[in-house]
Amino acid sequence: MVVSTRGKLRLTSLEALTQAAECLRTLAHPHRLRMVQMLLKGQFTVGELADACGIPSHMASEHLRLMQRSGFLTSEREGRRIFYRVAEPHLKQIMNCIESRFGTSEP
Amino acid sequence: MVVSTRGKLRLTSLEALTQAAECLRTLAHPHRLRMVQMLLKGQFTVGELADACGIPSHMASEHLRLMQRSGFLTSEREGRRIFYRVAEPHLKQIMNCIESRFGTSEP
DNA sequence: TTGACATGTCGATATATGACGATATATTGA
DNA sequence: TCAATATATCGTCATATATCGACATGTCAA
Repeated sequence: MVVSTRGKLRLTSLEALTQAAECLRTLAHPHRLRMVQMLLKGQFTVGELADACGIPSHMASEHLRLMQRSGFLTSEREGRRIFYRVAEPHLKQIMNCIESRFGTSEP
Repeated sequence: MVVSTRGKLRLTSLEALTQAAECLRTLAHPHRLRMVQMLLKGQFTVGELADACGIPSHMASEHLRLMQRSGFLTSEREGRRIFYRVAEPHLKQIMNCIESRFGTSEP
């Protein structure tokens, strides 16, 4: 038995971890990750995000709605287009971690 | 149009983001998050992790197998018990982010 | 070797999620 | 007002995932 691992542990409550798990599931999709990665650099429209993912815009819209409901994003209409932006600052840290693990393209 | 957001973007490939999404899905479960949180402080047995989550140990075993297949954990038998440990160093960063967003208990 | 304990695996079932076509809403300009 | 554009929503289907009971495997100690 390893004594050093048997001390009091500072844990997160299971309720909070349930919320955290929901947030991670919301993020856990390649197209949503790409959208977040782009939105961390500025604001984009549904159509631009859809093109970047290679999906029809109505599907991008569903992904964006999901992330907006989780509080990750906000949107603002400008004419007939809608711009999305990041609303949750912690997304930057998570994306940094993903990029350090999986890399980014040459600029 | 916001010019500052229209430059070249340093993105992660969709293939890499697909892998990243799989990793996030693997993590996206309250019991698995608790196990990872505990294992980041030391090694524990299946039974200890199961008790901490309030689940039968055969279910803890399934969660642990899932995380081991993703390369997050390794295991080592010691007598009739099996100790699990963290194998993927990036988990520390992700858990730091979750803890800073969702908090931890008083020690 | 036998029984108890710790862990792992299997098959069934319920639920969640993703993709898609069809359709709806909102905005602009002709 | 009408048509075109941009975005959002709905219903359906296929697939993925979580949970569970039952059972299997491996280890130790008597």
